[in-house]
Amino acid sequence: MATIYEVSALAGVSLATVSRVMNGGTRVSEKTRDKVNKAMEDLNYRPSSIARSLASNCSNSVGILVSELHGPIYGEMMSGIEKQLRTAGKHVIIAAGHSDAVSEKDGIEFLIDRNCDALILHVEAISDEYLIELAKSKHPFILINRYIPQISDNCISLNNRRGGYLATKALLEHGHRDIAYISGPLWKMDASDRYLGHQDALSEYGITCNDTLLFESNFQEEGGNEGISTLLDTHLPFSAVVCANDEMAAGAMQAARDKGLAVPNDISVMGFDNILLAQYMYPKLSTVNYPVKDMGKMAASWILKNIYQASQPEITHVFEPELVWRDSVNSL
Amino acid sequence: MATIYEVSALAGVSLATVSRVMNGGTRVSEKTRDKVNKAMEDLNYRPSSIARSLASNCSNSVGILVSELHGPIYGEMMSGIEKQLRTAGKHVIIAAGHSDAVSEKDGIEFLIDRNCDALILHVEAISDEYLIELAKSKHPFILINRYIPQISDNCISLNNRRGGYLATKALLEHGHRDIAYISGPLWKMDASDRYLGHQDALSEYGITCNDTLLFESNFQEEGGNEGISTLLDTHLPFSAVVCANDEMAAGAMQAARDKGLAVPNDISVMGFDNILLAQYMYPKLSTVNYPVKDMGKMAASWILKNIYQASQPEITHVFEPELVWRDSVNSL
DNA sequence: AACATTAATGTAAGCGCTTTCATTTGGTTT
DNA sequence: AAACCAAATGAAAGCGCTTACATTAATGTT
Repeated sequence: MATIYEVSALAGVSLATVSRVMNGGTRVSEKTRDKVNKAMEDLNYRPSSIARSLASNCSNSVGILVSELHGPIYGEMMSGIEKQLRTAGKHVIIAAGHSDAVSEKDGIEFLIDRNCDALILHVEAISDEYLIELAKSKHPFILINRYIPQISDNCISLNNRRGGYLATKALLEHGHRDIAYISGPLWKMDASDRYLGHQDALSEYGITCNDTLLFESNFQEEGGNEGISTLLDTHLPFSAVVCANDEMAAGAMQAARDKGLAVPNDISVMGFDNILLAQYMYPKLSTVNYPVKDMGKMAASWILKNIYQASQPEITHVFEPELVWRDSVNSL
Repeated sequence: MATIYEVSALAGVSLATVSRVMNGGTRVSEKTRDKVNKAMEDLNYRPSSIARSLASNCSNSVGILVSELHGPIYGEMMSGIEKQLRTAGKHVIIAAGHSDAVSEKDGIEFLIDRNCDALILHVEAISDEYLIELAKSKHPFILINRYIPQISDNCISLNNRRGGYLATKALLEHGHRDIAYISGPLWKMDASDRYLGHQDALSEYGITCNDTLLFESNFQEEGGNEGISTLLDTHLPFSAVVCANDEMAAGAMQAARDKGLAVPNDISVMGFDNILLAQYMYPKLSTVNYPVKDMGKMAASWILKNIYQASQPEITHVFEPELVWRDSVNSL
């Protein structure tokens, strides 16, 4: 592998000059620039990103921490981020936090130790305090899908509460009054916010929210499955169930059918997230759109703008959800 | 950020000694080791991975190139890889190749330039020749979901042909004789292998494979959707359709229903991959299991073993698919 | 034509580690 | 106690770049 020395020798110029033409090439005459470029090509020279990072104290890499590497949401998120960053010549280092505080801290340290210039964090278990503290350090980061008032500039989030509201409101508008709710783990902000929105809608219709119709679950298919079974076993009446994400909705639908209930005739199901498969479920799932890919892109833009001084369009910090009406809900 | 100098000063030893205790600590007396460790803690010292890489010519990072960062298959794959590698203290740099030759080459160069110690490649568009050539260079890599005889040691693949065989055979065993096939892009190895397997099964039953019942599509829901519509429009009779992956199967089911056909009564559907959602579709999808997460782990093991000299269990190069029987196929 | 400016290029000192080789230390052997 | 040897430690030269500063060349001013 050729080094900058060989290039400088072949081109008959100094190291500094070679370095200059590599980086934007200000203050270099046309003639020398050409000589150097020629030498680079002849030697098939590739600068060492490592040496570069060491000397410049900038690694051109951004660390991403997501809860999991699989799953429809994180996939879209990473996809959006990578696309944006790669175009700008930055690269991503990815780690998983597994929704566990220790593991998330590990992940953050891991990424910091890797000299990432900035971090994009999707963390759920780590405390606000820790993050507020981290914001004071010299390691820039942006939080995705989380809102902490004290560091709101570092947050890109979905208005989950409004999303929850929209979901339940749609049900109410279609005549449903007894509405069960299958939630994600309520210690997770997004889960609890969505549930708050649900309550907002109910109270708007003068319905006192009944916690007996709440099932707290795990955001996975299996959880939705369990949720329906448990709720049905209570023998409390309900004509619809809103699930805090589409995967649980899939599980719920299945469980309902296994119990001999038709969706949406016997029971309506509302999801949340609008993952790709929502439109391929049967019946097609009514849900709330979570523009996660766009949010990923936005996080990347924030980094590009604030860390790498690239010019970027206006940063949106709070995204608004939208109702997506399909076939899994009927009118009473 | 404290450097190794400060540690060495505080501990009253030389740089070399500090370096030694950092790396395994051979040839260091108990006493000095303790002194050094103490100094490190006091200073909250974190070695610079960049400087380390530059000096040692080893970055402790492995590059991963997948076609997309989203989607059920790649997610599981990355998940398996990351888990294994992270445990070993290595980190992953991820890029997307988008099933496009240029983009894939870009990605590979990108990762190489980033000084990855090794690469895990899921590439579809790049030619065998390029990869065979690459294998001669000093950049080690492992290919996942691809088999090239000349460099079989660098390959971890699924026996796709056998998978295709199993899928169609199951249909045949249940009395189906007119079987349509919705394929992925046939220029992709896995797609064509699966189709070959399909033909194997048919000929085993003395059926001449009818290309009129083949629809070549894109491995996505929408493609399955289109596939069924087109196939139905031919008015050729068929009682079952095998889809080259589960996502197309989801699309196919939907399209069939939209056309007023019941699954599996009017038409049986067989998938491939066994993604998580297959069991939550309605009806639950019969499919062929593709142990992609295990394969990801295996790829990581290969790297750990061959590049980092870690001891690892035996490497499996070819994985065998298995039929998963569920509700989307009926017996004739 | 002498001097002041500005642009182009070069010099050399790091960046924070690893690693070879030389030196010192302490323990054994005779 | 002299001689020897292995183990522990240190000195110093890189790794391949960037960058502040110094130097030289080119251009403009009066």
